[in-house]
Amino acid sequence: MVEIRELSEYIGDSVTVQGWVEQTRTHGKVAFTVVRDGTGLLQGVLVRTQVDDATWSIHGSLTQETLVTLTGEVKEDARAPGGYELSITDLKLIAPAPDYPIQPKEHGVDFLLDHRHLWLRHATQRAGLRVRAEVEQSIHDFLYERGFVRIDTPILTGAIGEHAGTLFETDYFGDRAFLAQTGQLYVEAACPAFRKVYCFGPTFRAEKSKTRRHLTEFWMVEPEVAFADSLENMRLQEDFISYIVARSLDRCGEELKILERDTSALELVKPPFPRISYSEAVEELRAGGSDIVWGQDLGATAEMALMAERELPLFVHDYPKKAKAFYMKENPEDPRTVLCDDLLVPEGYGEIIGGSQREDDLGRLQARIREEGLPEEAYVWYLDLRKYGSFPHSGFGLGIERTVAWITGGHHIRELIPFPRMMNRLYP
RNA sequence: UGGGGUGUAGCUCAACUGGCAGAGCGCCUGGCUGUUAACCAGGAGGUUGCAGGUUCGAGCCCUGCCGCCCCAGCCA
Repeated sequence: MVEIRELSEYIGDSVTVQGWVEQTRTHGKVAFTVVRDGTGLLQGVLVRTQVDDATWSIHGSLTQETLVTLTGEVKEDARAPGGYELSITDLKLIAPAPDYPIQPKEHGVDFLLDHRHLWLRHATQRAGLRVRAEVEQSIHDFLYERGFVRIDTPILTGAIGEHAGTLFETDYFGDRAFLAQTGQLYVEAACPAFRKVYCFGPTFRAEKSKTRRHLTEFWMVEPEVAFADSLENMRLQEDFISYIVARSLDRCGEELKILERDTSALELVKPPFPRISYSEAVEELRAGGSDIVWGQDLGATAEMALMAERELPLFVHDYPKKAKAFYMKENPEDPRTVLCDDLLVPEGYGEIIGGSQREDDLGRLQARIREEGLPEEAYVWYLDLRKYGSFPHSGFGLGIERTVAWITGGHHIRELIPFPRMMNRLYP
C-alpha cells in the first residue's frame, strides 16, 4: 500500500493504493476512476479487454465515496488529475457508499452545513482547513521561537470575562459555570511566572450574531508579554501577522490556488503596518462624509470606509475608554482614552486583532470594575496580580477563523472551522 | 433584536397576468476505447415549508407561524 503523494517514486512499478472514489466515468471499453486517499488524487484507468469480467463489473458498481483498493502500474500522465495514473490490473470494493448526498455540483450552504461531516472531504474544504492547520502551526512556531510559554487556560469559569450577558451558562454540580469567552485574565496571571506566555484554544460567545464574521465557538490565540507597552505590543502583532501570512504563502500555494485566492495583496503584508489613532480615524471618516462623533465605537461601515483605500493592515489605537473593556490601561496623555489597538485587514475582512496594555494600577482597576458594575468578588484573584508586584504588560487576541478567512479569501468564516457553531447550528 | 430576501423532485433551479407540476444533475437500464462536473437514448422520482383565507380554479394573491440566507448591532 502506498500513499498517492509518494507515487512519483514508483513510476513503472505496480503498486496498490487505497482510497475513496471521487468520480467515475465510463467510455465504452475504457473507464476512469478518480480516487482520493487523503494525500492526493489519482486517476485509475481500466481497459475492458485487459481485465476480467468481475473487475469490470466492480467498476460499474462504484459510486461516489466508495472505498476501494486499486492495483496497477504507475504512469505519468498530464491528463490525469494529480499528474499520475494507474493502469488498473486489480480493483477491490472495500466499503460501499450508496446514495452519497453531495454531488460534484453547486449546493446551497444550508444543505452543505447539514452534511458538514461529509463536506470536509471535498476539495475547497480540504484546502481551507489545511491553510487553517498551517496558520495554527505557524502561530505555535513563531511564539515558541520567541520564547513564549504556552499556557492552557480553563474553559469552565466563574463569571470571568468581558460582558456577562454574552456568556454561555451551564450547570456545575448545582452551581453556575460559564464557558470562557477569553483566556486573557488567566495568561496575565501566568506572566510573572514565564514573562512571555500565550493561550490557544476555543472561546465562546453567546452573542446572537448572524454575520459572516461571527461564530458562537471560535478559536483565538492570546499572547501576553510582561514589561511590553502598547507600542511594543503593536510591533509584536505586525511581526506575528507578517510571519503567519508569509508561511501560508510559502507552504500553502497549492491550496490557495484551489481556492482561487489572488495572493498579490498578501505579498504586501510586511512590517511596519500603518497606525492611526482613534481620534485621527474619526477625523478621516468625517472628512469622508461620515457623521460619526468622537466617542462612538467604530462599526463595520466605519471600518470598511477606513480600509477602502488601504492595501496593508491598519492599526487603530487608543480608543475612548467607554468603548473598551475594563482592564485596558488609561492613556496618561489623554485620560479619555485607553492604550489599545485593533488591527483591521483589507479586502473587507475587518478586525482580526484586539489588543491593549493592561491596567496595572490596583486602585484604577478596582474603580473600573465598579464602574462597569462587574461582580467584584469574582475578580479578587485578578486584583491580586496588581497587589503582588504589579508590572506593566500588554497582550492581544487574534481570531483564527477571521485570519484564515482573510488569507484564503473565504466568504464566510464558518467554512474555515471543521464544525462551525452558530446561533442556529449545533449539528453535526 | 431590527431591515431586506427566500422556501417547488435527493440536489440546483424554472413555471407568463391566478389556468394540465417542469428541466438539469444524481440514481436505474442500454450505447460509446482517453474521459476531466464526459456524451447520447430511455426510466423511476412531487402533501410546491406549515395552518387558515380569497377564487370556478392558488406554486403564484391575502393573514399568521416556522426554517434559512444577506445586512446591521455585538465582537475576534
